[in-house]
Amino acid sequence: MAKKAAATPDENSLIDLAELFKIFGDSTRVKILFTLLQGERPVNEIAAAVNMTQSAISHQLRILKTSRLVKSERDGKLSIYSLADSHVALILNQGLEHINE
Amino acid sequence: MAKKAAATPDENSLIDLAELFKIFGDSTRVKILFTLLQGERPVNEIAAAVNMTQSAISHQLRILKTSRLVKSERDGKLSIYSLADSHVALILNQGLEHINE
DNA sequence: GCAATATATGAACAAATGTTCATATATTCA
DNA sequence: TGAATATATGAACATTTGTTCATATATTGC
Repeated sequence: MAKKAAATPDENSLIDLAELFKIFGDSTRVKILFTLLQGERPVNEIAAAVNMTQSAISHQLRILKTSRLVKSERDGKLSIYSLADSHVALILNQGLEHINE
Repeated sequence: MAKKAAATPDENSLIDLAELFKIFGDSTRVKILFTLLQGERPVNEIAAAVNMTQSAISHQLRILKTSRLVKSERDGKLSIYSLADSHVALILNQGLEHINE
């Protein structure tokens, strides 16, 4: 038996859950995530795609990385960022379905 | 053909999406939503379940209602709140799965 | 109408948040 | 080593956000 209907999670889980959604609750971060949904990218390309300064993007990438939604890898002068796992895409798409109803 | 892989949504959709997640990004609101997941409730019961003041809960319920995540119905002195649709539960559960990995 | 109960709302306040600007760090290549 | 490029980070600032407190509104039953 897997996939039981969720009982009410304990308080700490709910706080963690809110914390997770808070990360998705900023348009710059959402734009970054959708950019990475198309494949890994260095910081400067992400900044160009999102049309924001390198500094602003770096700050947000750090937040996304701390939350384990993205990961990064050095390649010479570049830091290549990518989505940490497939859950991220699922969450984004679930949200989109709600928007487009 | 349904369920195509998502192309990159336009900027406004991404802003709306972030706006949606922002609503989920507060532990009081998440607690309210999980309370309502168990069934409709009047404000005072929600406040008791979440252990916050009536005023704080009323304010948050207004935000949730404006975002169409909950709806309400008058029943005498009571305002009975309930989840607006099943998407809400899906989004919450998707988030929980990410937490519990 | 009046008291009692339930809910809604406005103003004020503290705390959290996101961007900017300046600058530090890292890496490559000549 | 020094210049050029890419990224990271700290401080400051304005804005947003969530709660509290006081009070307004709504509903019921006497």
